Amino acid sequence: MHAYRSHTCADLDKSHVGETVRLSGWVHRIRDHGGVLFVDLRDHYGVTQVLCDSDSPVFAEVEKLRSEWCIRIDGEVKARDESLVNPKLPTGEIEVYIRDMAVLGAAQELPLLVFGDQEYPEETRLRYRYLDLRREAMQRNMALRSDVVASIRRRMWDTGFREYQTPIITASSPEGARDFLVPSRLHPGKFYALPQAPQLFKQLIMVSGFDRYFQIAPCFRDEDPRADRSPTDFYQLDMEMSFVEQQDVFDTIQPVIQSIFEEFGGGRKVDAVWPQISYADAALWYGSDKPDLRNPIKMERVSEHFRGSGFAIFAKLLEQDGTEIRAIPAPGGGSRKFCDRMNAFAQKEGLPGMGYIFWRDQGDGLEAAGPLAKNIGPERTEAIRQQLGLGVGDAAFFLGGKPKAFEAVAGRARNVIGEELNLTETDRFAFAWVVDFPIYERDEETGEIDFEHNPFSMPQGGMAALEGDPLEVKGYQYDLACNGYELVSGAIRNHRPEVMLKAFEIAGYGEDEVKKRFGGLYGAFQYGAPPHGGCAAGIDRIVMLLADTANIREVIMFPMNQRAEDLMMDAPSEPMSDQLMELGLRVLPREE
RNA sequence: GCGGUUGUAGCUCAGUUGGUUAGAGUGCCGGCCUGUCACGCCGGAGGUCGCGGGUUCGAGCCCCGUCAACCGCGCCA
Repeated sequence: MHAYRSHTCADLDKSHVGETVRLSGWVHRIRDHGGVLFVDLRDHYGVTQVLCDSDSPVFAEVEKLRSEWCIRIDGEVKARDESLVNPKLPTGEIEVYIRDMAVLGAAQELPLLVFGDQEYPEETRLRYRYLDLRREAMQRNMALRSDVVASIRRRMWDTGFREYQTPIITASSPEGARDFLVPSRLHPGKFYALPQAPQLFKQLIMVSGFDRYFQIAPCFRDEDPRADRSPTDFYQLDMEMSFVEQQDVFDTIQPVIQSIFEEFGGGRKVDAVWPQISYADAALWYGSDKPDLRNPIKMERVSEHFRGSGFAIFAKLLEQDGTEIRAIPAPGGGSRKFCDRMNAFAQKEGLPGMGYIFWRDQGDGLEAAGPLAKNIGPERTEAIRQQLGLGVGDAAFFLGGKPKAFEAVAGRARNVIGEELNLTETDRFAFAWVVDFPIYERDEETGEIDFEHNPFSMPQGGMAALEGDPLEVKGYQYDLACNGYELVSGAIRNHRPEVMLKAFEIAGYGEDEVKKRFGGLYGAFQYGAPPHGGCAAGIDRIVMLLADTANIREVIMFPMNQRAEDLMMDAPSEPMSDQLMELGLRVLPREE
């Protein structure tokens, strides 16, 4: 007999009745009836009811068991009486009568319970992650994660990609985030960086002629976390292809991602048509570069209806350059209560408020209500209604100013409206490629031009485009949004040294600077670089969506908390003084 | 760095207008129970009400400060 088990806790059924078996696992629950004890024994695979009564030689020991003790039992498989079968348990037709028992690991009183679906504060869960992970939902999420990664690998290999590993201790890869630095012992005063992405290496792999590369790659960024963003490190499906244009990348990655959602989506609808929306349109229609297309609301420009109107706030606003009025149509939102609630939402988000009109049936027909309607008069109100295609019971909200200043709030308002009015479909994965990202942006404070994203994207129009207004230059750069999350980000890369230099020059980096910071890649481009492009898909986000949770830490085995600390492992922690000595480092007291 | 929410028993929470001995469920300890599967019944232990200060005859509750956690903004794809 095996030292620990002959079967798992999910294996046994009627066909094993009469056999002597050995099981190992954790005490899930105990039901003590005095003369008879029932123990739900749990392992990774399932639960089996084991029992003993005073005839068992180990009855006294079994009586002492408590939740989450790890034990091994020997016993006899018995069929349950018809009336005692537990249909909720796959092993519910049998039970195991305990003849011998060994405690493999006893447990103290628990800081959180493994059984049941009681919610616990994240601090408790992360501090005792090993207990939290025993819980059914976490076992399921982690298994899902592994299965998703396995399936992605299989699909990438089947598509002609090969997986190659790239360095972890390396030089800075400027994705735009803050680097994690690693001090060098052999070179005192110098530092390695952990890669924000394998960006530079995958491009070099293309220059080296490998044609199709992928990797399930860890990425490291020293930035503050969010619910959907892990601090410190996260995983990406990183891929790159040679001799391709943007559409080729889309055509390659869509089948992989779509199939993953079909395979693991549990029957939820997976859109097969992925519209391509320009960055500018996404901002206008959805107020976001990661729109949730399950929500049918599309915002529109309505400036003309307010120009010179009786609504002085908007009319005056429109006299300034670069201002617009935009409407968020809200079908079914036509009540003062709802409109007031949304107005309060806008105020909470830091806007002065959100004007609204709603339409109701007033006996002899349609009536537009709300302060805005009175100010601009019936004709303009009606024109707005027709433009937005609204009717009785509907509402529209209005925001004005410079788009950059209110777009993000408008986007959030669109989300809330969609959810509150039940317009946003659930049980669906809706994808959209957001394309034509601007290469450059102007820093509002310094007024200087800088890269909007990473500096490696090919500008549309090549060198000629870079001769014009930098802020007008679009890149072959794209994101994939799914249900309001950014799932994939990528680009066709700028592989031409002269275009690269020009691109950097516009952002204020001279040739020396480029050679110094990206010398490896720039040098490689001098030796026959192929046109190439690719993308990276967030593994944690994909699993998060599939697991139907809004918190990325639910799908990460050992995540950091909101302050990038690991309370269980006590990280970060102070180094030993001789470690610092060896590295030639000294910690300065923090200035307050 | 900024804003919001939260902080009461091992855990999850309640706690009225500021009022006398701070409660419940669960877990834990003890007792009873041979068919439960969220077993049931009886009893018990367990509290720096996050921390510090203030107002008050009296503070879990009000005020000020502070710490921590989460969510968001900035930041970051």
